Amino acid sequence: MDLKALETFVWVAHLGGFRTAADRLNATQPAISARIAQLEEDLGVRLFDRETRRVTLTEKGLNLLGYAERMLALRAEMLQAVGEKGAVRGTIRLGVAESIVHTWLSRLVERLHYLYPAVSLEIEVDSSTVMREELLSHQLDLAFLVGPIAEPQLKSVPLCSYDLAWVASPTLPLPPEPVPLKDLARWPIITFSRNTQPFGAIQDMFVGSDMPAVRMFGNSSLATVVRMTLDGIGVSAIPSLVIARELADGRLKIFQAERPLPRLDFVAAYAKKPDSYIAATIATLAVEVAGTPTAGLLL
Amino acid sequence: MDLKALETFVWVAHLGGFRTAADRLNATQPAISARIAQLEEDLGVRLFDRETRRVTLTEKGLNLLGYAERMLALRAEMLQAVGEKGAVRGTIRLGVAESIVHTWLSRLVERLHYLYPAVSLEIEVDSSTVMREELLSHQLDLAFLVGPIAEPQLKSVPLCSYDLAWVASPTLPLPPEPVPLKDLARWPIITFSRNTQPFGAIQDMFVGSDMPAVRMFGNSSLATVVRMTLDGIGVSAIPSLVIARELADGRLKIFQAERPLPRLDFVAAYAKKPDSYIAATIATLAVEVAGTPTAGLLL
DNA sequence: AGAGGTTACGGGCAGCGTAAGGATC
DNA sequence: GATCCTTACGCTGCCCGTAACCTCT
Repeated sequence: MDLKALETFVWVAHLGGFRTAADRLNATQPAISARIAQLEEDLGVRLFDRETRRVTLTEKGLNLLGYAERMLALRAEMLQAVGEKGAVRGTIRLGVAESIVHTWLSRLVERLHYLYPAVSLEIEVDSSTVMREELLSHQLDLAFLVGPIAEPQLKSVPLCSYDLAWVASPTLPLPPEPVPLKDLARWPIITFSRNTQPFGAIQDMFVGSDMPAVRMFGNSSLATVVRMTLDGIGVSAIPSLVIARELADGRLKIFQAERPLPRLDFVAAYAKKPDSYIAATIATLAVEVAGTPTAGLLL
Repeated sequence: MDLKALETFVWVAHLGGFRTAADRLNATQPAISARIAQLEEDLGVRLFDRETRRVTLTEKGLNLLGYAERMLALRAEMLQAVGEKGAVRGTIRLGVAESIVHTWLSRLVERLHYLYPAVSLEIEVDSSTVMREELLSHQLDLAFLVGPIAEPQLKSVPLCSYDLAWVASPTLPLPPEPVPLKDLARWPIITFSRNTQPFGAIQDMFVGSDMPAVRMFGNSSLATVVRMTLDGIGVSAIPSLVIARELADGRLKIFQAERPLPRLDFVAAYAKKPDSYIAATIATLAVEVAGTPTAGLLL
């Protein structure tokens, strides 16, 4: 009955399957099978009901889950308290909103690697909506995304707040005064993909029978949004910080519109429960790093 | 960084040496060396200062000790809560006063083996004084001895209270009325060895200038005391319960003396700290078993 | 010399991955 | 047939015990 078995058990319980747990733990599925079988034999108790499409905890298993999580948490705490930094080991699956990638993510990674050389990251860039789901299903350990976080299973700390600006290439004939929505709608509006907060907010601006049809170009790649805006394909709504360089050398300019854009409040979020000690540490680190101003997007 | 390493660490810390820990854990000394070395490497921290005659905890080591003990306690609790009885595994070093051996110990062992088949015992019969020391130095996990226990590091629960009786062979010319101490001193008094409570109590009876010299035959083996008493070598002071059979068939008889003998209050005692879960369980079991009346000494 | 920890080395076993085998939809 | 867990099997690597070595009293 060693800790690896307990860790495996916790992941199987959370993910609801041996296969997914195997992926998560970088092992093969039979290995997970064997570990659980061993644990069940050691305890003399069946921990999972193997149903056709998923496994579910038995009563005993549910009972064990609490102990196992406390145990893993205690181990993590111990490592942080007693071990040197290099003793903190593991792989963290980190989800990041692209705006963060273009501002301070690399500085965080650098700093993390310096402080905790034995911690590795698996970084996934996705929309906040998707990442929120993935946090809940334990596919991600930690995510930097647009808040606020309503889910009670998740813990979140504020990271940074970026203003969203109307941006266009200077080649577009835009007046110095705030542009009415009707005029704005002459151009496609390029921004984050559908199912994101800014996309929705802009779409809402144009709801109403007297409103013109607006062409929205949702794009999952912020770099592409910038590229398209530089090329004069349309106007865009993106955080001004990620285009600091383009604004400085005049390749892009900010303009005002009839309706201002909402701010983007980024938070670090992670599941409250398991061995989230490392995740919490990285979140703290991210708060520090995100507080420091940064240079803009490097294209 | 597995639990075996932590357990080893805890024992080395408590016993103050690799060699003694090796004995305690049924392993060789190099194995202990290796486990500690591995643990130190994992944590990147030196845990023990190797001094010439003993090892002592470093500051980090002391820090770790708390975590390690909590961890082991949590594991033990988990096993009891979740596992079936057979999952409770381990070897307990049990110290027992001989009176207990002759009354209910075998019933306890039987019952323990029935309830927890994977728990094995190393039983040591010794005097309460010695066992108290051994509890404090963690050489014993649990002991059934004459209380009360004053040491705050030890936890104790009352087990049973036996009256000590003046006993002699019927061949000895003893009057039916209480025997004055002066007359009693004609015979050697056979009882538990020196450094026991009854021995001291009897010795104290004969303190005083007007008191006769008394010959006391301290004996570490209760069975021998009984044998010698049967053979009419002297009178003895032993728990009446252990000679129930001899009393019943008339080979021994109880007589009254000028001074009554103190009772013997037995308790189960164990160290409060480490993974004393099994010890506590056995103590509870012992309370049950000791409550049931028993047949006497089998010679 | 003896007690106690470390280093060297060989063997046994646990745990892993690959691959094949059910079961269920 | 697809999905998911289990079983079979060979291999690797870890951990242990034996034995020799080192150090301090």
